[in-house]
Amino acid sequence: MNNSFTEENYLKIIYHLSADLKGGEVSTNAVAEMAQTKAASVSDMLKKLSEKKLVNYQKYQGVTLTILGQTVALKVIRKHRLWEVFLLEKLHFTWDEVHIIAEELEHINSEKLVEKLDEFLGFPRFDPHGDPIPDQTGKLPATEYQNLNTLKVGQMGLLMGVSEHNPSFLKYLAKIGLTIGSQIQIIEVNEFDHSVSIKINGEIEHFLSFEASKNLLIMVN
Amino acid sequence: MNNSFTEENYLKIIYHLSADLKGGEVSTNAVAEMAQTKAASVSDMLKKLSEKKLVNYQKYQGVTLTILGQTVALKVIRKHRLWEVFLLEKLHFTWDEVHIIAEELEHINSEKLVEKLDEFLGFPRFDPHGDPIPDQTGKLPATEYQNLNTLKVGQMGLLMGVSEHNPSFLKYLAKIGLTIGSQIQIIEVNEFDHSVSIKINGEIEHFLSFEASKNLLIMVN
DNA sequence: ATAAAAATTTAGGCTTATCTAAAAAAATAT
DNA sequence: ATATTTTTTTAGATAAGCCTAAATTTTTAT
Repeated sequence: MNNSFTEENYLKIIYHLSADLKGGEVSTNAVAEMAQTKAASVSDMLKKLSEKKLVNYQKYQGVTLTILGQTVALKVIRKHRLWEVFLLEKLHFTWDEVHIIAEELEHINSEKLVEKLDEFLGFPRFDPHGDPIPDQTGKLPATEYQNLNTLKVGQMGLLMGVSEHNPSFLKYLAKIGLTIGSQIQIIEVNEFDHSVSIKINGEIEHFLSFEASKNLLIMVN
Repeated sequence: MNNSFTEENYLKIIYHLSADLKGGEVSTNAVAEMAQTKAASVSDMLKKLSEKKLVNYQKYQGVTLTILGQTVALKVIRKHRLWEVFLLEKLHFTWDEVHIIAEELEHINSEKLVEKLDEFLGFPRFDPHGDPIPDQTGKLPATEYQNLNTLKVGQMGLLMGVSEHNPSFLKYLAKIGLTIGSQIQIIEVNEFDHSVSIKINGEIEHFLSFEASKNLLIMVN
């Protein structure tokens, strides 16, 4: 019934990679890279997860999660994101520090702990990176965001999340004062390189590369 | 430099057992019983901990912690007790539920997390069971408590801790309304079986067996 | 269509932490 | 003081998760 720390991590990785591929088969190498391990180790594990009915796996054909595997992955993701909210809002960690610690906390086993934590945090629907928090049953809240680069001059919206989580990007956002909930207005779009000038909360004006703007998720007003 | 989850548990067990013996050597069997494992496994582990300079161990002669081993054990105990405070005060778990969950949380690795948690909780000096919380350097706050059974009729004090942590005892205390900080006054001592009648917070009168009173730690007013 | 390259799996080992069974040492009883 | 019992250690296995090297399958390029 219970899955190990390691098994949970593999399921989470397959979940994320498969989501990027819109549910398609994930390759052994892709999993190996994300798990920071070797392809041979992944093969072993996929065989094991397959026996436990957590993944669909045919050798040489890549892997996807079964319904059961998805449920397990979403439970881990729920815990990860709730702990991130806790670390940011209650312990005042910074945006870029929370991920690594949540990687450990997400494996603590106690249904009751998760539900009480959720309540303590006020049933948040999104984590500090703007990612949706699955509910107890694994359902994700509906999200209808646009990437910042799709907005036109003059349009406004709230920053609801980021689709790139590397610490240096997050640090950069924090430095220029962009946090979840910030209001963003497009001042100018540069046709040449698609970079944009934006106003944050009606005050500061800032310049963002196309690369950066693609990774900001906006709820248009 | 880092010690495994399992190593940390052995160190904690040796710390607690050795404290009961006022620093004396702990037997292999005692460790095995508390670790819920077999003596052979303990022998293996003691050899390993000894190589890492965490314990003093001569075969057949029992084991004690080195200074280094004590430091590691106290760091784990610090985390355990801080998490217990969090679970009780912030998430409203009951007294008897916190221990099992804290057994997992105590192994989360992040110095910064521990210090921020400590701050968030208001730098508590005692956990929900009344046990002292070591500081960052492993120092324990001074405690000068008496067991309830040593008090005379009429004496009063505050309940500061318990020296017996089994869930049924804790549940019993909760049921009769005894919590950390409760004021207790001795109304009557029965010479025959050393049972006592007490008043809790000046109100309710209650009867406690000698067995129970021995395990209540009181700060006399 | 076939050869070369890339991806994946298998085979065989290693480490950590566990176990059982047997051997050895220490403690206890006669 | 010696025999018996208890405690502890050693020896040899096992399971999880990882590794390298070799074999196999798939993909890509000619």
